[in-house]
Amino acid sequence: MMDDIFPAETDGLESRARALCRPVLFEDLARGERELRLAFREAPTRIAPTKAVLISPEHPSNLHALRRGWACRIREWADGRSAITEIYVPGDVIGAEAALRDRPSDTVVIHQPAHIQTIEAAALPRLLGRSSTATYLAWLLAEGQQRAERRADWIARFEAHERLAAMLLDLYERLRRRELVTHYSYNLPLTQQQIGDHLGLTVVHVNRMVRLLREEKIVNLDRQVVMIRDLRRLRLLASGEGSSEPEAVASRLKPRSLGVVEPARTRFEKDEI
Amino acid sequence: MMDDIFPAETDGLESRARALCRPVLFEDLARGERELRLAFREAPTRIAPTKAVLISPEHPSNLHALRRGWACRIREWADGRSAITEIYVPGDVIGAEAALRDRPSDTVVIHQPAHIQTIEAAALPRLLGRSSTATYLAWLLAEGQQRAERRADWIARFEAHERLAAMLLDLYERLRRRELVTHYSYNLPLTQQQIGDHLGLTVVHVNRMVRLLREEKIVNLDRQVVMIRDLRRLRLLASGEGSSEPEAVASRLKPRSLGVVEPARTRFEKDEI
DNA sequence: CGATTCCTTGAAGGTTGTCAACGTTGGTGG
DNA sequence: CCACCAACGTTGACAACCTTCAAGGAATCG
Repeated sequence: MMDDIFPAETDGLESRARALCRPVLFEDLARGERELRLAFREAPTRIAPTKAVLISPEHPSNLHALRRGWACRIREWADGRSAITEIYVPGDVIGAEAALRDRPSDTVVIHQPAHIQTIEAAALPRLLGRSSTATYLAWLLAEGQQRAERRADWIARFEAHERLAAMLLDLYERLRRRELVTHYSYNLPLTQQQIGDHLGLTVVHVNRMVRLLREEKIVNLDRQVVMIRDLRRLRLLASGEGSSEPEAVASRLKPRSLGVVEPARTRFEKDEI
Repeated sequence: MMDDIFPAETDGLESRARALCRPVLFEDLARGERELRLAFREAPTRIAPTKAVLISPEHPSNLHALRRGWACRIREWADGRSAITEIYVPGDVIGAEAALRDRPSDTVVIHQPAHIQTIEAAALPRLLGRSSTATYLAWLLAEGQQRAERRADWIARFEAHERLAAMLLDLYERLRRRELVTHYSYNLPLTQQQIGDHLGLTVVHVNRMVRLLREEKIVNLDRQVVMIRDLRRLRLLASGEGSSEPEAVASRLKPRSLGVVEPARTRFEKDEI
């Protein structure tokens, strides 16, 4: 297990993809996934040290499979602010978002001694020449887009403790699919500064929220070990429906945003959907 | 002009795409774009009223081309919070992110009487059967992912006035490519509440930032008209390098984030990029 | 011209950032 | 083994940014 980019239980597309994709396209996506998997299988495994730069805007990027270790995509500003745009866990494909671009838009840095397999950029045209592989790349990109949008919405509308809960739950779900969670516990090789860079918070405030979740007996985060103690309340927090404060029930009742149309009032048509 | 989803000046891929994609893939992408364009051309144009729901998580979605009018993708929470995940302007393709999914993950709402052309979901397998079309869909998705990530990073690390500047500049650039900007001015059919939902701010604070940009003579935003008065300073704000405060120069020198590795110190290899 | 939605402004309070200091951990070399 | 150092974690006090609450004015629409 974990020796392969896709978990074994489905011997094909991740069960998640199987459940989420259009049934008509399933066969095609599964074929595309097999083709990409094959291409990776032919590539030798290399070991990248911590802090190695895997992708940078200065050079066209290859496509990588992260077998072991973690990686982060980072954006930095001139004044020292920085954000972690995406977190890659073992089993992820790195570089899909830059596969079609001449230059990647930001930097990917290795976070632990990592095992990496690489498909050279030169091989891309041939791979994309098969429609199933191209469709599968589109699937990977759609997944990436959805993760990015979820993160943006968290940061836009969630409070600090909800953001942290959402992130920890999200990683829990992703790692569980890759069989990297044992007994509600997983390894998180990020510093609190880096967690802050991902959630739009400062180290200091991340630290407070970590303490809060621990005191509330929801999640223990010590050093690099995450231990989930109350999955139900974690889910509530991460979906924006829970709070550690008791009076939150009251505030939950009054809507905060009134300017947005309520859906399904003026329906467009029946079949346009 | 504007009668077509892609601007006329390149009679092919948008100049932006031409500049950004891998040269090897350009021909393929251009072909895919032509194929998609043809599919849209066969579809009749329909008119959707304001507040119509174009896509909702309850039904599989089709693929739409927005010829006139605007649309927004919206996510809402039980307690009334809401976020505008994406803003669609004339010329955009709507529904790419849900093209491969059985169910869209959120709702798309029309914002002005809009002209829309629709490719039925049933036609997707045939379209994706051509590798160039599938690759072009992947390109569209990669663009969408990058927009989502940029927005997330704005909200994570920018202050309110910078976020507003970034949004106004981004729309300016996008509309300019579609020839919808006349003399530094364009139409923005969003309420301040909706701008807030996009930027993670309240109406009240959006209003203050609008006033600030007006008082600083950077941008006028009155009713639904945006008038850019100082493009240079707008770009500075939107890139996080400017501020209306003079003492910002000092604070710009001290880094705020120290926990992130500096790139290019430990290079991985030469050819892995 | 009512009625609704949107914009605008002020005052007060809360969440989060800033600053500063200290404790802890882990690695390195004497 | 200990001293040292650098990176990371932790905490408190204070300030800033942004939100909440409230109310009135302007615009838009039927």
